[in-house]
Amino acid sequence: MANYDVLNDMQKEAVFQTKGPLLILAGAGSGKTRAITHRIAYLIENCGVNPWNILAITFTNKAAGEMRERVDGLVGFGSESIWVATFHATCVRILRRYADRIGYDTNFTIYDSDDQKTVIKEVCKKLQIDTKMLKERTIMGAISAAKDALIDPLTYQMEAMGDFQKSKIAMVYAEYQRTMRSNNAMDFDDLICNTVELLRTDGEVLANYQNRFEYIMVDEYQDTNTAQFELIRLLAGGKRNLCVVGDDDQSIYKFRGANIRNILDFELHYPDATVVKLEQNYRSTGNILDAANAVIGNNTARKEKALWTEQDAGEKIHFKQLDTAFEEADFIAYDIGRKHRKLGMRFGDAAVLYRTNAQARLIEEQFIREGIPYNVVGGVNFYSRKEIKDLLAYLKTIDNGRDDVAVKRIINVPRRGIGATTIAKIQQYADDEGISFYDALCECEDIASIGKAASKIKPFVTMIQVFRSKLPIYGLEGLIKDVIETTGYVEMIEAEDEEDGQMRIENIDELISKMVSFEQENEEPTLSTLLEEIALVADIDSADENDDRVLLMTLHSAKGLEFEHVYLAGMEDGVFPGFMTITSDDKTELEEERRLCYVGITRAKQDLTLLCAKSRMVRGETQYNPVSRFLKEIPTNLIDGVVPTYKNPGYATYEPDAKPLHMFKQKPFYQTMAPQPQPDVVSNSTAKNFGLHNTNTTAGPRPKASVKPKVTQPQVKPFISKMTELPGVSKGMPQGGGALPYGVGDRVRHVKFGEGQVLSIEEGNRDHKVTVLFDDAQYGQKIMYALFAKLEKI
DNA sequence: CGTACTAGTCTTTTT
DNA sequence: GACTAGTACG
Repeated sequence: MANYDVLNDMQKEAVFQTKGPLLILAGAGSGKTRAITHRIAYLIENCGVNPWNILAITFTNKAAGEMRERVDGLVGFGSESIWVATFHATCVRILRRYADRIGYDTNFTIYDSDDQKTVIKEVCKKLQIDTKMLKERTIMGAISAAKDALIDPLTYQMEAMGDFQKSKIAMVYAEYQRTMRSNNAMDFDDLICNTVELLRTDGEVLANYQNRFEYIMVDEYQDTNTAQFELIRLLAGGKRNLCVVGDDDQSIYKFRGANIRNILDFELHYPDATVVKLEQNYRSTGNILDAANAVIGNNTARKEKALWTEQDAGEKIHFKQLDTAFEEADFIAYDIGRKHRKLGMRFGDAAVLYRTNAQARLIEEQFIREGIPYNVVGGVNFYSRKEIKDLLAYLKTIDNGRDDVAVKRIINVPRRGIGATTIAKIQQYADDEGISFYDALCECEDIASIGKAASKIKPFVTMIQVFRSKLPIYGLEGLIKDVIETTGYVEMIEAEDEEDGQMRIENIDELISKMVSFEQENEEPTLSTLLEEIALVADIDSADENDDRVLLMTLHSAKGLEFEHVYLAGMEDGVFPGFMTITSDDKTELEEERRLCYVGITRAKQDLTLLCAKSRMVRGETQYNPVSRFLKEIPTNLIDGVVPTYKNPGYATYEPDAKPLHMFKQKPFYQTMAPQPQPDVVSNSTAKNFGLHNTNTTAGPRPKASVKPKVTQPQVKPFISKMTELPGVSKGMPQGGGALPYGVGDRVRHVKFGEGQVLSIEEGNRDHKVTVLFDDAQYGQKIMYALFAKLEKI
């Protein structure tokens, strides 16, 4: 039984208002997840609603998982039949069942932006559009924006009349959609708008879902775009028991189509809506909250509300300005180390937030030097790494032969001697016959122009067919291992002998683990569902909270999270708010950036440190940026250190502590470096209302080389560390045989590298790392995985 | 057909 | 400064 006494009055109002449209305006840290989960419990326990009739939609998998967990805790029985999923997962689920009604196969594949770009490129080639004049990026953005707004290719073309560039894009858009259809593939945006199309055109399907979803709840409603709005409108059209939760002040995804009007105009769309505001904050201290309120108060397009707290004012907000971005990073590392040693702070209670992913690198390097354990969230997605994408392309080809992008990706990886000309000829044949690229491969012997190359293609086709026929027998684990072995993928990496080869092999190992655990955790683990799950995961979802590590992430990634100690780095005009925002004529962009700042500040529970640097390197250029205008919007009495004021919007200089900063002691170049020209930013920014100083400097050697850590593999990927801890993984994996047929000192033979001597064997999670010194000096010493290396004892 | 080098490109966030 | 895509050459 859920206990509703833990709720405050406003939360209770939100929970007990079950009928009709309801808008919950929930400020940061106001317990909105608590309100939603209790509302679900209340529906089931007190209103006799069948869990099966409840739909809860979120944006991220993480949010969905969290909600599921908390609902499970509240609702004992039947909670598993509540439909809790992200927008995209919800649509996939619907489409897997009914996609055939809008001309797709139900086993369609999902394209990420990488695959998307490949298709766009091909389409441009076909339509003879010069991608130097009109960049793929621009086209992709335009198509995505069109889909977000539910504009189909035909309508787009009509609207583009008279506009040369837009007409070109319209042509690409139309051809792109045709290609996607014939590839039986959908991109992320398609998932949403194809579902909308399905619900709009098929009354039976619509009625089916409208009847099922008696109660619908949408989280982070301020981030919905037009297509998502329409989806919700359709689904909720029957019973109209729609509850949306959001905070217009935390709308930070305009760039991907989010329409803030959806939440601001909710009462216009649903005139009978009840509105409940949650304004009591349970997260942050008074000072932090005051700062957040002061900043966001400068926005005009917002619903009036003010967060308040019963907590004390707490510590003041710390502000520190340093000379360079390097010192900024160093200070953070030093300060976190200090708090850990002196105040017993857990590393896991601290987070460093920044505007752009590129800022992470410098901070990482300093953390390594100071020995601060950390995790970087985001950056390059695990599944978008080359080696992983290659192997996934094999799996996609096996799963859906119509996926041309996947087939073309791997047809010559590893090398099979099938080059560009052959591929072009096959494509030509496929186009002429109106069949897929893969089907054309199957008929390669009939293609006159191909000639001898057919002898190279045939084994490839046979191989794929063998994989397909063996799949039901050996399952996913067997399949991936067979693919790796048969194609010789790992040997290819070893032969390339790149510096990151080891890491790439480890990544492949992780993919295997992922597939093994997927097979164990799912009742019916099919290849399609595996690929689908992979397509819909972002890296943030795998951040592990139990790890005692400082988290490094972008402000966007931080939404929905909270930390005792928060460092906001790069508080400079030009970085945050970004250069583009400052120079843009569109004022709403600055407001969006300010909301991002509001999100950042409100992540902190008790300790917030704001940092900036007088100069930093951005894309090989040294920039001199003034203090962020957002920082100046915080009342000075809330900040310690030297503070910029409204009256004197000049440059706040901060005199570092008198003591010799310990953190510089190992960096001799600081003393020896040629003094850089330091422009007088105070006068500059006063004179030119904070204009951005983007000074090109060629002066002085760059600190970079001496900073770069020698450690080859400094990045701790949260993803991987989590994977290895997944229950059941070790069970399912071979233990490297337990006892290898060889030991340290033995002579062994490798297929490619010849004979050598085993220098050491290191026991890994699932496999042994074997170091071998090969006789052939060309190969020398190599570290390899026993599972793949297939070493023979001599 | 494959490799090695060069030139152009960077927003900014995510499913 | 770093990465990627495209091109020229072997």
